[in-house]
Amino acid sequence: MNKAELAREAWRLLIEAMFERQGHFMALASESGLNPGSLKLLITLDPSQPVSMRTLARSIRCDASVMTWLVDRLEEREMVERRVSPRDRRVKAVVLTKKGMEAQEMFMSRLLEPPPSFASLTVDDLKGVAKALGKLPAARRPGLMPVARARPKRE
Amino acid sequence: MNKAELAREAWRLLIEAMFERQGHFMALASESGLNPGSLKLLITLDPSQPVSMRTLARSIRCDASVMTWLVDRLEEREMVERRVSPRDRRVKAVVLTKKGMEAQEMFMSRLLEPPPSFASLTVDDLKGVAKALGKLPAARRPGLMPVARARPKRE
DNA sequence: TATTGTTATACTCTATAACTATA
DNA sequence: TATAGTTATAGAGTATAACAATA
Repeated sequence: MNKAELAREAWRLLIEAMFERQGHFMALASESGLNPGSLKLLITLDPSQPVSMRTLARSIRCDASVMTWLVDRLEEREMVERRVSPRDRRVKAVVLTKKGMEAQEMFMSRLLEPPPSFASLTVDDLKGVAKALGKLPAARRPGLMPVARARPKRE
Repeated sequence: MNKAELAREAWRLLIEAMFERQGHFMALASESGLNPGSLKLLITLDPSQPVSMRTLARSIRCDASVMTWLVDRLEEREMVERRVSPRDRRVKAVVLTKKGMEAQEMFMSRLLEPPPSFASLTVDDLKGVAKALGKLPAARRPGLMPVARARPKRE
């Protein structure tokens, strides 16, 4: 196998592993009672600072009207609050409530639970995976998912 | 790091790598013009034999009425055909057309394209990943995705 | 005049139940 | 009577366009 074939095979195995966990993810989403979009939004929110609706809509790549709807869903559950920005009264920033932070932490933790089949891997196997994938730029992020940081100039 | 922590870290990196490819998957789906369900169905179909709607509905875990709808979408695009089973005239089996097989092959091939960032990994890195993940039960499947093979007794 | 967010509206997807045709 | 698939219908989610408030 040349390198390209090896890369393809490694990637295929990554996909298969994730595919197998599909049920776990779906169960997580369903027991949360949140729709997939709101769950993604919850995970995306920055616990350390408010983020404007517009920035969030760009992060999640949805229309502004959909963001209104998603935030409504989280607000109903008291996981977030809308705050009018004092600098620009058109802007509304979304902040996680205490309840929202707890929910975010809980979901991330469960999301990151490795599948049971990982128990069959040796420490060396796991080190091999971690060493390789740790080199990818995606791994360099300090946090978890790509949290929507507010852009420098606004909010 | 103990083994459990290592497993969690390896899994986290897997998720991050997949997450990064999200855009590629979404672009693929969107340029196909198929909805996610029909795309999944297309991938799930067995190119070598017809599979009953019921079996497919179980594979994809959707209601029979949804399967009717998904198959309608693929049929509109002439990617599949419905054939009444000669043994049991209640049963309709779905077969890929030539066009459908080509589409399936094309999507699988693009789906399995490793991300550009994999170029930064060494052959040893890739071997490490493939060796480890190759041990998982999900990897044992000969084909690609969990293709819905018709169950022994029927069809 | 441009931008942020909301509302009105319509369309797509998904789920349940009632129906048909076969067995 | 039970099963395979469809149709009817309603609901959730998503997108577009028109709108109000603010810049």
